[in-house]
Amino acid sequence: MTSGVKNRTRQAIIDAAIHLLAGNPACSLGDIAAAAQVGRTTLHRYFGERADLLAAVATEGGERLGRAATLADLNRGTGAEALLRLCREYFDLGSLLSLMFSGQAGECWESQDEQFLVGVIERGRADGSIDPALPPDWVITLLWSQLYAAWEYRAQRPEESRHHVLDLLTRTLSNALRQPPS
Amino acid sequence: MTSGVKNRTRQAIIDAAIHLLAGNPACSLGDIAAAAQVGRTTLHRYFGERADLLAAVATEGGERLGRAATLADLNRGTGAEALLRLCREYFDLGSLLSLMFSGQAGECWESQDEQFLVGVIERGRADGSIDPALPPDWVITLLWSQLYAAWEYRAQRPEESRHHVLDLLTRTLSNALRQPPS
DNA sequence: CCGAGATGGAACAACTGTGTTCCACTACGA
DNA sequence: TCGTAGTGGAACACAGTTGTTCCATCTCGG
Repeated sequence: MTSGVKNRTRQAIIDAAIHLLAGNPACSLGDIAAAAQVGRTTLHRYFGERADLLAAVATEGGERLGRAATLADLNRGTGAEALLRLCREYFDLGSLLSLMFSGQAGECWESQDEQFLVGVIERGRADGSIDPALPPDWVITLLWSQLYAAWEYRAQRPEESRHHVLDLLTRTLSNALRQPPS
Repeated sequence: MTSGVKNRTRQAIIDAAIHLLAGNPACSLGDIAAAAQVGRTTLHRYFGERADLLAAVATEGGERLGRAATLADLNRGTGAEALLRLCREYFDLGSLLSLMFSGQAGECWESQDEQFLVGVIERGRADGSIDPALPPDWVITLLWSQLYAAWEYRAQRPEESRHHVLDLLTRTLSNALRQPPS
């Protein structure tokens, strides 16, 4: 399979790009090629110019986000439950979170996928699992910011178990969305 | 007053740097100079090299954070109340939030000022206003991420009143920190 | 073994950002 | 009016990134 090698190389470059761009959106193509254990010439063979690579990264990110949303089975349970399941799936996307959150390569997915999120949140506002005083857009912003916070928190504390951080994230996010008792 | 002019120019450069660096940490000195309505030569006269400007921005940021903390009168009320007051003060720091949150120039303040935050949070955990299950470090991360979220939310919606966004922020943050009823 | 596909390295020109020097201009007080 | 502090622009050398070309190497299947 000749195209098998090509796909593997292409994927290695994209993976390296995701990790490096997450840490430094202005990192050089040489750094990305090195991280992918690939010559800079080869990188340019696959992605003519920087913008092409960024576009491929954005596409890859969009696909991963889509798969996570599918896994989350958003139609089940209350709106808040669905949102928390999605949050768990997103959490495992790792450094892709930084990339999406900083919005460097995230313009591609937002326009489409943000809409289904609004739907889930509206459902939660209707069934009482999400405080109706919170606009859906604000809930989305909150979701992303807490996801990024959890990712950062975990990245700086290797001794913390993934499960513990995920538990903190779930607890604070579900609390934040709940209707106040007053 | 000969130094009055110099101070004004210096401050204009730092202000411009804060705003531009918040949007793009890799922006050029030429852009900053243009935003400050100052020649690139003048910018280099005040800050020999890029690192000098970044250091000045970090210092300025540290001072503004310190003033905000003073205004928040952190010894008054429960830990959660004090934290929310601090949050309101921080909210008005504007684009400085992005800069501190992204941590590009924020290494300077963190080591010192993060400690008093831990103290306030510990107080809240002791007096029951903050869920003791949340580690202080996580609360700090949460505080910053929600502040940044609110700032982003507001920046993208000029029609929203400052008060309304601040209200959303206060509501979700105080909810997130509260002990769950179960 | 051989040839095609895939790669890596060297070298190159173009561009951008940086830091510096030099000179002309403006404003303001003595 | 003159001198000085503050400034802006032009020009320069330097470094890093980018995109390109050319050639050598490697690794397969036939």
